[in-house]
Amino acid sequence: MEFNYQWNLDISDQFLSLMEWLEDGEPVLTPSQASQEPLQMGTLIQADAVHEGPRFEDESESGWENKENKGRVAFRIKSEVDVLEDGYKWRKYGKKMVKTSPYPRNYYKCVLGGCSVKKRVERDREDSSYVITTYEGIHNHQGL
DNA sequence: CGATTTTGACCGGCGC
DNA sequence: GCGCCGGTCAAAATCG
Repeated sequence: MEFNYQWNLDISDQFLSLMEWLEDGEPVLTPSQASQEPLQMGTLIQADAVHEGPRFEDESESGWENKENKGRVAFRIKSEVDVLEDGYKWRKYGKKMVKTSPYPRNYYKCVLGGCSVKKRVERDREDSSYVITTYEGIHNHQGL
């Protein structure tokens, strides 16, 4: 599995795409579709939504190599705000300082009963203008 | 006053 | 076994 798409959308659309991608196992938007369709703006976030994702997160030194699909996917996005609006409701359940980064990592869980999807949010350790959001698991429900 | 956040405690895996 | 490290729990504080 290779994912080297260049996304250039409004951020909320990226997340909506990601959600569907997680459920279907395949990206919903092809790169060509993504580049032309002026998808509707979702909520609040205005940022340069350019990144190279999604990729599978690897915890090794190299950091961002592709890996087997474990329902885990990470986005690295340039944004001033830490938590991006992705259409789901989350409850924060932890915060941790990580050895390798001067910035804290926050832990969230999907709030709907029975749904055990989690996400982590942290800042890029070498360029703090980027936010890394990692999703883990698959929603057992639709949409919001 | 219920829901959510905060924050240190707690726990499990791993390397020594 | 022990301590480090990352992840989670839960009680208290805070929010709406």
